[in-house]
Amino acid sequence: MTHQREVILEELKRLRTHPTADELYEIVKKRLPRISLATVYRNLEQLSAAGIIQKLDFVGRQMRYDGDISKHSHIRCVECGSVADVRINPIQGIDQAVIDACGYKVLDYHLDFLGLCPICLLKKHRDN
Amino acid sequence: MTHQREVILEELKRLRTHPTADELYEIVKKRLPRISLATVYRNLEQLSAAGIIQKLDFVGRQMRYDGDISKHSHIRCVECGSVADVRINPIQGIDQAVIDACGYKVLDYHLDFLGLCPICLLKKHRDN
DNA sequence: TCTTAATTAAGAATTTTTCTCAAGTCAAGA
DNA sequence: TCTTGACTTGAGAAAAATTCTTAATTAAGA
Ligand SMILES: [Mn+2]
Ligand SMILES: [Mn+2]
Ligand SMILES: [Zn+2]
Ligand SMILES: [Zn+2]
Repeated sequence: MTHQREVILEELKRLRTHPTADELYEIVKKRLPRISLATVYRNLEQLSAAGIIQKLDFVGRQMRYDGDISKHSHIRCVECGSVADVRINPIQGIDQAVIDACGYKVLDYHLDFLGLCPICLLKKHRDN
Repeated sequence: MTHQREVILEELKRLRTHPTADELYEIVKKRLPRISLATVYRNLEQLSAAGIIQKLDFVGRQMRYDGDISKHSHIRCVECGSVADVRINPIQGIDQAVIDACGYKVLDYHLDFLGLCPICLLKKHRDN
């Protein structure tokens, strides 16, 4: 475990914001001003391959990373772009329903949401 | 409605494969050899903004497009990469569960799967 | 038919991510 | 202590996907 990897992991675990690689790069740079973006990508890749962090490819074209590896969903606000964790119970009997519907065996699934955060919801109400 | 847009739409609707922009470009090129890739991107963007087709950003960093705009899920085979439609019933009471869990109002959700297609499943069994 | 607003092809540019490579680090063994 | 080898780094080049720019063409309506 190199110092760079340690700092990257530490900062990601501290954040609740699901940062992109370059957002995290900007944060890590405050502690390691000489670090390169490629090192951040390299270590995020390694850490997620090792199961120590999660790579999220649910929102658009840019990867996001999550220091919380527990199984959970995410919701993104369509107004302000904020991303929040959503902890809901696993869906019952989904594997069998999928087999019945298309013949594929389910290994994993992602349930992700689009919506309005409490703040943007309030703004909408006030505007109407 | 230009001829290019018509052909792009027609070919996408014909396909059941959820092609990427450049896969569709290769197909459309057979009918319109002078078309450019940017035209394909531009029209896919327009058609999906108009709600005539769907843009799928569920798998990795490359967009895929679907001529079928009915609400349905997808499953991707982790072995061969094939993508299939999955028609399952909407999840009951999910909006309330999400509000309770994080305070966001749900506008839409995506439930997508990773798994093994029947062919790759069979291969696995034979290998063991 | 004439006008104009939209669209095109081609290639340049952008954005995000990965790759290459020479140099640096460090632990184990001679 | 010196050498070796495995691993990692920073820097920049390269790759992959998508969007933008431009002058020319086309569609659609008066
Ligand atoms: Mn999370
Ligand atoms: Mn589909
Ligand atoms: Zn919001
Ligand atoms: Zn397969």
